[in-house]
Amino acid sequence: MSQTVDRALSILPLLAQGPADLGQVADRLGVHKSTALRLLRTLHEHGLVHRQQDQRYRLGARLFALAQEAVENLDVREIAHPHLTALNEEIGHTVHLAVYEENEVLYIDKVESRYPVRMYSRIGKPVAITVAAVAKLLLADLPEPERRAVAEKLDYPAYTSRSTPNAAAFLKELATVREQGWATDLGGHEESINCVGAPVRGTDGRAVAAMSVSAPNVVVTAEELLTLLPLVRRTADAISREYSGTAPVGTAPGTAASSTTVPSNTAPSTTVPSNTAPSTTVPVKDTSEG
Amino acid sequence: MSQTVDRALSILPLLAQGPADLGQVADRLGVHKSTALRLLRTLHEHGLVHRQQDQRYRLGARLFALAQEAVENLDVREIAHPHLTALNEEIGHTVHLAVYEENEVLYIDKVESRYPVRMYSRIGKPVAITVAAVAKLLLADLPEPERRAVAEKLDYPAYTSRSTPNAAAFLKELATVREQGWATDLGGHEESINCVGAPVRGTDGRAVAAMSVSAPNVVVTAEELLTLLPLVRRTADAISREYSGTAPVGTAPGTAASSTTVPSNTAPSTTVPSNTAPSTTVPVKDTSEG
DNA sequence: ATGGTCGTTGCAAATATTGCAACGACACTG
DNA sequence: CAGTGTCGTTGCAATATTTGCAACGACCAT
Repeated sequence: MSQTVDRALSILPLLAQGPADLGQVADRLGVHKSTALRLLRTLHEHGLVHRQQDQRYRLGARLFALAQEAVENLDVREIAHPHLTALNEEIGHTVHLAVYEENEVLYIDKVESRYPVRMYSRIGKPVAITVAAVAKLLLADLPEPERRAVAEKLDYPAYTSRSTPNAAAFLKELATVREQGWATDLGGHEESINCVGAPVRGTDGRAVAAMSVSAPNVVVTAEELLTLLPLVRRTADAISREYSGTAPVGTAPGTAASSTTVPSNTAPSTTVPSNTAPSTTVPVKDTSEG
Repeated sequence: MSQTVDRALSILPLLAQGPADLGQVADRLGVHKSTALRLLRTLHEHGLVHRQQDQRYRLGARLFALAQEAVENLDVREIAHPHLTALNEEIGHTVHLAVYEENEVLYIDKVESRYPVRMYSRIGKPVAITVAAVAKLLLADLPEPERRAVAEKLDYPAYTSRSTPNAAAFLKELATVREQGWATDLGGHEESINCVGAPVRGTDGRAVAAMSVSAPNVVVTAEELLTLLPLVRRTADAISREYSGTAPVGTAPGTAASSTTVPSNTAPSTTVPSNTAPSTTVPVKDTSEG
C-alpha cells in the first residue's frame, strides 16, 4: 500500500533476472529516470543491490545474507535434512523438501540422486504448483475456502498430457490427496519423471512442509516407485515427530500452552500400496518405455 | 535517500534476528504502529516478509527464491572477463577461466597470450582434470566424500613424467591446494607448460570458478611464473568480490551518509604465500603495485 | 464483566516524493 | 575534431504521498 516502497521492491525481481542499467530499470518500472535512480540509491545503501563496474545494477550481497538467514529460520529444513539424506542413501533417488508460502510452493532442500550435491542447484525456485506432489500435499492441507480460492487463481499449464488440466480436476485431486495422506506426480511435469510424496506435520497437525522422492521412468517404473511409499511416509513421519517434539515455541506472550501431541498416526504403516491403489487410476501404462 | 523505502528496508535485517510483532517493529523503527503496519504490508505483498500463525512477522521465503534466481542468472564469465583481459594485458600470458560441472572441469573463457607461442586449449572443452591447476582448485573445493569419489573414478593419464600418477597422489595434492588456496600445474600436462591458478569464490565461500595463468618454459621459468602468483590471486579475489556483490556496509538507520559512495579499497585479506611456499621456494615479497 | 494489549482504519496536515529540465561526461560518427 | 547521441546526475517547484493521531473492534487475562 506504499507506492514508493512498492516501486522499490519491484526492482528486486527485475534485477534477479540479470543486471540492468538505470534506463532499463526506469522503463520497466514506468517511472522517470531520476525516480529510479533515487530508489536504486536507497536499495544500494542497504546493500540489496550492487553496482558493478559497468555501472549496471544487480542484486547485492546483503540480499544473499538475508536470504541465508531466512532459510536458517526455517528450522524445518534443519531438522529434515538428515532424514532426507538418509532416505536418499537408502533408495538412491532425488529427495525434495518444500514449503508453502504466499500462494507459492518453494523447494527449500534437495538431495541429489548421485552425490550430496550443494544446496544451490534448483532449490529456492517455485515448483510447478499444479502438478508437483509436494504442491498437492501442501495445498491439500489448506482450509477449504483458501484451497478453492488458490486453485481457481492458478494457471494450469499443460506441461505434459498428464498435467492437471484445470481447477476442478486439481481440487478433486487435492481431495484425494487430503484423504489418503500422500501424493504422486506421475509424469505431470516431465513425461518421464514420477514422484511420490508425504507431508511433514507440526504439533497442530498442519502440514508445515512436504517431501517427495523423484525418479525417471527409465530407472524405476511408477509402480516400483510407489513401492517406496511406505518408506517415504515413514521418513516424513519421523521428521514430523522430531519437528513436533522439539517444540520450538518462541517467546510467544500468551498462547504458549501447546500440548506435544503428534497429530495423526504414529504407527508407520508398512503396507505396500499395491492394493491401496488410489481412486484415480494409476497410469502405469508406459507410453514408450517398458 | 528515500525515507519511506529506507524505513521499509530497515525492517528486513530487523526481522532477520527473529520474528517480531507489529509493536516491536514500530518501536525499533521509531515510527507509529500504523506506519509500520503499512510498510510491513507492502513488504508482505512482495513476499519478502511472511506472517505466521501468531500474526508475528518473519522473513519470507520469497527472499530466498529471489537470491536463488539471481545466483542462477549470474554469469561468472561476464563478470570475470574484464579482469582476465586486464591481467592478460599486464603480464601477457594466456589466462583461463574454468568451472566444475558434472564431474568435469570446463574452460569457459580464455584470453590468448600476446606472445607468439600459444598453448592449445578450447573454450567449452573439458580440461585435463588430473593435472590442470584450475581442475585442482575446483576439485579441492568439493566436500570430502565427493572429492574422494571423483578422484577414485578418474583415469590418470601419464601426459608427462610429472603428471599426477594416481588417486592417492591426486588427493594429497588437492589437500595441499585446499589449504594454500592456490594451485599450480608444472609441466603436468605438457612438458614445457606451467600454470598458476586461484579460485573465484561466491558469497557462500564456495569456488564457483577458477582462473589460471599459463606460460611455456621457453618464455618464463616456473619460478618466474610463480612470481606472478600474488597478482593472480588478487585478480581472482577481485572477481570474487564483484561476483559476490560486495557493497559498502549499510549505514546505521538514522545516520546520514555522504553524497556519493566512496569506493572502499583495501582488499580484505590477501595472504601472500611467501613463506608458505610448497616445494619450490619462491622469493616473492611484493610486486610492483603497493 | 472489565481493563489491558494488539492490529486495523479514516482523515487531515505536512512532509517527502515525483517529474521536469538542464548539465557534464562519455562514446560513437561524420 | 566537432557533432550528436546516450547515460547518469542534480536542483527545484508542484504535488501526491506518507505520516501520525485518535478511535474502533477483537482478543485475552484478570
